[in-house]
Amino acid sequence: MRLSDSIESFIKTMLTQDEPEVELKRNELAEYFNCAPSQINYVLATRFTLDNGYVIESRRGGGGFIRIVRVVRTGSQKLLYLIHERIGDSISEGECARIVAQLKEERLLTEPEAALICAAVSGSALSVPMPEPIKDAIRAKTLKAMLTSVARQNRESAVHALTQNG
Amino acid sequence: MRLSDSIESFIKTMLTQDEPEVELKRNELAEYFNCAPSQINYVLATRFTLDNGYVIESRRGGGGFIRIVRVVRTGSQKLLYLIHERIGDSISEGECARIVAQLKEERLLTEPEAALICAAVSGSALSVPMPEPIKDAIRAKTLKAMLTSVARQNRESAVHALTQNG
DNA sequence: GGTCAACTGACTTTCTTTGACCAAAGCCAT
DNA sequence: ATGGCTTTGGTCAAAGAAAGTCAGTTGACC
Repeated sequence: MRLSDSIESFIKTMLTQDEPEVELKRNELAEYFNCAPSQINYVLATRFTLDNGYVIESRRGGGGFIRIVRVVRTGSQKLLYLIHERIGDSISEGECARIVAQLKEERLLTEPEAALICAAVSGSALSVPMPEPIKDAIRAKTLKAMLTSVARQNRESAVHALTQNG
Repeated sequence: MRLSDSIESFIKTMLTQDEPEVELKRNELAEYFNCAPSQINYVLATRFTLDNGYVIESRRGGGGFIRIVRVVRTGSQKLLYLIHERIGDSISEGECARIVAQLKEERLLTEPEAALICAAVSGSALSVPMPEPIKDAIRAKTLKAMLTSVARQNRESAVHALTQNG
């Protein structure tokens, strides 16, 4: 088991049941896990990102702390955030994959949808002689267009549910 | 007996009875068989392909691994193969739309899937300064990659049904 | 002897871990 | 208040630990 994974699950254990927020001391945690303090930052930066649904606040100096807050966003908020802020004009295949995996985890994408998106931005879909930066630009646009389609579908099905029920 | 065959059967032994999934360390396995690590990749690439009913996942870096998952292959996807031929190396947005509509009609694509595919090959996804013929080439590859993904999904959901039923 | 599958090694890419140095916040003594 | 310690946390680059890629060599079979 990787150190990072241990630290990640330790923190997530603290965050579980109806406790959406936890505060910790970087140095204490590092000592507990017998590692460099900056290791904690690494775990936060790779496992507790905004994309993953967490916000980090911290303070230095005496009585300093790191606070990890789990944030809940509705599906459409999340999609809009991704489309308009997170995904810029250019994105790599790996980064795409990470975003899609995360959305699948959060059940905002079904398995087939996720696979479809990955296929559309995969290397094989773009295996045309063309500089990499342009491929990344196409990836960004394709990903945004597809997520927009999903967002629209969600909206329509919500409307549909409403008309059904009332 | 060739090395590749030994490695292949070693892995298949681990995968046999009701264990559809195995995780291994590339370097360890290479050491065990006294061969170059890349030999493992060769075996995976030639014997554990998707067409042979396996999916490979992996992760690099400290604590890295290779995971081999057995999936069962079911009925052929002849139709999608034919579609591949019809698509060729280049296709317009309109032609894409017609094919997608037809597949939806034949219930090979769900409504959300169809919308997603149309979004991916739409003008807005490819609104990058680039000659039209190249866009059409990208469309063709993207469409094929996505349809292949759907075909694979169908196969995997059949597997899922099998495991559900015992 | 030619051809194709098997094999290898050098190089690349990705992920993790650490350590040296930096920056902010509180705590004093003046 | 304020200038200097002390106590935190932040950043970044480099080293380390896997796995991936690919071009070239070897070998087995026709």
